[in-house]
Amino acid sequence: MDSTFFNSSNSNSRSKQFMSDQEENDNTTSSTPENSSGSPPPPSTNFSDFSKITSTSSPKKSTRRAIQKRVVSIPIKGDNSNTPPPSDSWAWRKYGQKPIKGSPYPRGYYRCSSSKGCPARKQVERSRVDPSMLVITYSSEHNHPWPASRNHHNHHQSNSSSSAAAAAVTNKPGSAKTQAREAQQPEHQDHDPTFADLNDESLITHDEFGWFADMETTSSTVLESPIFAESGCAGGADSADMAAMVFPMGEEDESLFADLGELPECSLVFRHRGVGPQVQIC
DNA sequence: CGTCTTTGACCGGCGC
DNA sequence: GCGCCGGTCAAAGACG
Repeated sequence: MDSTFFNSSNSNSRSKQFMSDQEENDNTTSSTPENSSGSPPPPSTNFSDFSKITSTSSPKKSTRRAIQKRVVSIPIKGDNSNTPPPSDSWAWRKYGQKPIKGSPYPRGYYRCSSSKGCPARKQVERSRVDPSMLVITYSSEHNHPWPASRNHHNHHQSNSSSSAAAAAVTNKPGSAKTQAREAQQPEHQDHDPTFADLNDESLITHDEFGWFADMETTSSTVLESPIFAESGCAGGADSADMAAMVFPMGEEDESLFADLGELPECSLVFRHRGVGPQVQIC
């Protein structure tokens, strides 16, 4: 059953290693520079939190806490549970939801369903500090390439969920039939569908990055995505494609991004489309 | 029919 | 040692 989703590294311990640091990290954007083997690609983060970027590496020597995690905060439009989920090109299957003590919002638990046996997981919850922010914690790594089959047709959101935050962000993967069909689209197989097509505004506005358009659109909203965090980003961002994502950065921006040194290598920083420059930190 | 979400139960780490 | 709490399992039902 679901045990097929676990690799040997966590099949015995019921995977307690993903103990959350949300108490500390809530509404902060953290990344783990030591994560060198290709973590899941957080869709974005809140620029206003960059100054608070901290590593999730914990002083405590807990096995669970030693696990690599990335925490991203995403501004979500509005305050209702119908907020479109921030799709991030992977198929995620929800396997649990828990109310979190001290938070009015439940936390949703997702595992990657883009590939069987993929250990990648993420936790999604609303920030208790700022309900307009969605906090996504990525744990473990994908063990497969970018899901070429994913998913420019991913509009079928589950609206059956009554829980506000977590369920609202479910990136419901397409059915097996859908994925099989999409896998036959050659133009989406040879490159990262997430960014290679960013020049195509329609893709940003709709489909996978539809949620980009739903972000708060103030000029201060800048989105960061360590999506290319690593060559090892299992599937590997194509550096050739990445080159196209380098943009000029002004002086003021440099100061704004001064704290990005702790971000994973090749983190990608977006200023909202049309508002300002987009910067790649490599 | 296959895959999904939902949800209660269970397990184990951690703090006291 | 105990209890709390977070993370996962797994059954049941929904959906396309």
